[in-house]
Amino acid sequence: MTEEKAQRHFIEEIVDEHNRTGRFGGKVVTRFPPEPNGYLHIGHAKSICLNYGLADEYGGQFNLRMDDTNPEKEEQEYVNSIIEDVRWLGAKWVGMREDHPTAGVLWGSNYFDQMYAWAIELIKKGKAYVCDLTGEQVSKSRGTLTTPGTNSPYRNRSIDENLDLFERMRKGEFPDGVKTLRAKIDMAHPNLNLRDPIMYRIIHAPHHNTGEKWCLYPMYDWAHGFEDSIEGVTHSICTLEFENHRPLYDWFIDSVNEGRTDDGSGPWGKKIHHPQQIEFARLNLNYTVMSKRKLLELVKGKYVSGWDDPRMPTICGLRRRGYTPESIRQFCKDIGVAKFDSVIEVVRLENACRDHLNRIAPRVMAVLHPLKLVIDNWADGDNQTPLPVREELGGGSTSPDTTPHPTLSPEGRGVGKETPRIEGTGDNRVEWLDAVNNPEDASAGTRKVPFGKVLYIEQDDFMENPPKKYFRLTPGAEVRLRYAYFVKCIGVVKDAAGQVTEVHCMYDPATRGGDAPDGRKVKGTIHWVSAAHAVPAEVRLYDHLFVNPDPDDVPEGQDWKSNLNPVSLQMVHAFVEPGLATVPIGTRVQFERLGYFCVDPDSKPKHPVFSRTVTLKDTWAKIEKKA
RNA sequence: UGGGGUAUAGUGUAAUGGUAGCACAACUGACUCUGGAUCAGUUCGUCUAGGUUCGAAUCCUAGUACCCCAGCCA
Repeated sequence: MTEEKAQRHFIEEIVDEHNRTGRFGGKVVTRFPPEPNGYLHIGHAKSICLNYGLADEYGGQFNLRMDDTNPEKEEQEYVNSIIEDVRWLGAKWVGMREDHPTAGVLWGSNYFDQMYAWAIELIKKGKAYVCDLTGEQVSKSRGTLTTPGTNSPYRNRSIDENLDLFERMRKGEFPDGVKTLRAKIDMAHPNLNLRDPIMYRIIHAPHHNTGEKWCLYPMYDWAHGFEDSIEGVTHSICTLEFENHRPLYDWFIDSVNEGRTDDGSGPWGKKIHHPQQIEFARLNLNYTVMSKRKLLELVKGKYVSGWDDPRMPTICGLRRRGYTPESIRQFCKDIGVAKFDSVIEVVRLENACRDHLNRIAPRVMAVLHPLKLVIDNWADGDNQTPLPVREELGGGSTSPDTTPHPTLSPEGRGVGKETPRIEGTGDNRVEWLDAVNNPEDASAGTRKVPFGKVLYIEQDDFMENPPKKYFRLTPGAEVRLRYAYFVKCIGVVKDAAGQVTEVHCMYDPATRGGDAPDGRKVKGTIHWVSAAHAVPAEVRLYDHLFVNPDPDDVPEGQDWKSNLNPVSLQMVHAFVEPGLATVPIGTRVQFERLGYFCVDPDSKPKHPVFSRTVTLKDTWAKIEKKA
């Protein structure tokens, strides 16, 4: 057997190479280092899946580390949401525990003491100095992309003076902004990041983790490599915009290591671990925005209901929308990892979701835009209907409100096809028919759904003057009511405006269950809900947040928000089958022929609220569009 | 105009001097008690121009396009 060689992305190849050469002794340690200043989004999911996936694949370790070096921007609320989201996605970090949310979570701020000691070492080595330039002066002296910068007048302070000043900075003797510690590299370097970058700035602000201990906070470039080094991270994976920072990442670690030795002999001690930074292209999706700034603007400006608005590309938004972690992981796997700055089509995400939900979501019937359907000859069925031969299983209450939904409560599963339960006679007769819970999963069993004289069907499923290829209900035509009977339309009732308000049908009692004994076929099958048993539900239909695949593509002088989709949320009052009256928040179902829906946290008992996760593929809509 | 990156079908992503493959989308058809799912098939591509070579997406030369960098943000 020749086995297909699994496609490996460029980072896996780098890791393979390191393992071949023994660069890290065969170890693989990765990390996800969010700054707790915002909610995680689908782009972060790509990074989490990449980092955790690599650790998992190579039998290595994965760390979750808060990169909390700026107390002015970071908040506990964000810390909590990040931890929850990473957990929900299914990544497992070292020391993770079910009963303790923060167990094992690492904090960049826990390494402040060590970083401070290394800063002093750099000062002693003549590689760092305290600078008194103001922010504006620093900016000016940095030069431009094409012209070199100029040296700070404080660049050549003595080591002793620097040591003294830095110590006093730490002690809080200076107000914010008046002094910084800078690396002494090269003010004429073509890479602006190496023009004496700032290592520490003074911020008198309490830190969510270290409290009042520090008024001196490290900059990203100074801190990040050491956070990785201390944790033994082997592959420090980040996005493309940090490529320009890699020389600095390496410079700081090399500078600490200068004069150090492998065995720790000598004045500076033992060399510290030097991870490899690798950059990949961040995820971009069309029809949405991904930058923290814009997401925050959407929330603050009330364009959405919050970070977890189901239209948001945030993890919590997707969760509320009904996405499964499995589908998000599959999506991240599907799109690959590369250095090309690409834009993925959202349909890829939606597809991954449909794919998973198709396999696991119980089917139920719901009518979003109700049209009354009346079966004129319903009472005829009294004579043909054999009396129930046995009592229903369980036998208890027949009230639809208290009948548990078989698909959602395991004890009701696997009932199988039996004689339908029949209640009442004449026009009031109700038959409880068998419906399959999931054709993709036989173990999901069946459930009973009430059927009677008056039903609701979807407005779209009836047309008085149908176009070609329309094979739903039309005058004179026969269709199947799913799992129930064949019905033929014999007339309509209209209101003053000429709108059809009722469809009248004759049914064929012999087709109970949905099959005709004479073998005749119908072209269409439509879904329905018994009017007498229908549970009113609020259903929120979501669409893309933006009308333009590229939200930033706007006419001169216009803001990206002008591309916001005015109908990204449509609320409808729907009717759902009785088993859905009380169903736990977060439950995912398929409304047959419509799409996948998720029970929203706004639901109240007997007043469910559903969010549409994603529609089913709709080839009829496509045909209509072409016409 | 400095530096750092990246270019393969509509969108992504492989091929590491030897038949340009895969997924999604699109389009046909089959099947179907969801116009869903499933199955079968079709269309479509190496940024440009030269060069090396029996042979180039891959190597060389010269261009072009796009992304990132001038925070005491990360």
